Amino acid sequence: MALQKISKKEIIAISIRMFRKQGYYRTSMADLAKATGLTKGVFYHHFASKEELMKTALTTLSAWFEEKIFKAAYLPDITPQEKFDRIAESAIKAFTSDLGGCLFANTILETAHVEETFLPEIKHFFQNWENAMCKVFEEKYAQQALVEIAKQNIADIEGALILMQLYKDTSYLQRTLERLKKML
Amino acid sequence: MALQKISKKEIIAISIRMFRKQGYYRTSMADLAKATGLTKGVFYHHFASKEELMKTALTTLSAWFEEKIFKAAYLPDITPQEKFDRIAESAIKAFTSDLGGCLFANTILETAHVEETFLPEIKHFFQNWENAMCKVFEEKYAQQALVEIAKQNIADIEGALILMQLYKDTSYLQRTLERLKKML
DNA sequence: GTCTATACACAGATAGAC
DNA sequence: GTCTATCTGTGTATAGAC
Repeated sequence: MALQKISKKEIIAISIRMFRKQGYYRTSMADLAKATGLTKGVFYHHFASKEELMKTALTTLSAWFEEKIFKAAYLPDITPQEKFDRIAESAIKAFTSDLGGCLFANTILETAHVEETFLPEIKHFFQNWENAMCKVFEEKYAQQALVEIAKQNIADIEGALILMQLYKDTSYLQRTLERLKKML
Repeated sequence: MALQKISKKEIIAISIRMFRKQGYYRTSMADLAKATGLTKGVFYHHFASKEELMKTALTTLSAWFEEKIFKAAYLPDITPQEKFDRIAESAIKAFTSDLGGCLFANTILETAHVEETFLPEIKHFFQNWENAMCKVFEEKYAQQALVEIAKQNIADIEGALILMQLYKDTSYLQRTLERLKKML
């Protein structure tokens, strides 16, 4: 009856944090076992492989972003500015914590050319984000231009996250978001 | 008297290419030996360690960017627009080849939180880039705003490179550069 | 269910023959 | 100088005792 020290959810949360900070290849199963207070044996009892764990981490985090952050784009009866602010505020928290940036972007740069394994999960995340940004900007821009605006927004934020990680300074993200808001 | 099949310069060039495409951790010395047609033994005769090789790769590439790309910012008797175009054109070539993006940005995301080892080389590259962009924009903007404009330019380009690697589509970089040129 | 022990492959790095 | 062989550590993954 499972006197479990730690839940599967918590294991995944800790894995996300480590993958985001250290990268996929540099994070070993031993690292994760130690961080969760489990043994490798128990870890492999939960996940068949490191790859499966990473996929689970990506889909879990993607669902979390959708529910906790992007969903604000679809709320009725609030202004686009208000939508933007809500998303921006929670995105700052999510991306700046531990100065880890965006797990999906980090993973693309780390693995894209070596294996296509995680591409579907990563593309799904960016598609959700893009859809949300389209919704935020839909009143202001023509349908045709929307997607491009949305992608540009996303690219600019990801770029700011790189400088954030380089200089260990979160103000790049803040300033970029302020600039993007003026497009509304 | 060295009947050398391959020069040290070529070894470094190949290493840069592999590190840029596959990442630092995912590229093994055996991979590099194979790619250069050498044995591991010979490889370690040229470089004391993988870390030293990476540092050499970063400084070599940084010097190449300075000489072949950023230098255009300091040419006399050409307009800022002309400077921008020259830099943009060669930057597109350098960043889109093999869809590998920017080795310095890739490396930051991969290693920043694990080790500070490559930070000086990477920061040096971004400083050179920033200086060049300041030079390009100096006629149009006040001294005070220059650095921020330059960093924003760099961030936006790096963001476009992430989408490029995600969607395997170089048009993001092109469009970003067109947009940035309008700031001149 | 949890832990110990370990298999197996491959990483970075080195030694020593030629 | 170049290559073969090898050392040592660590990675992912598994088997089997309790």
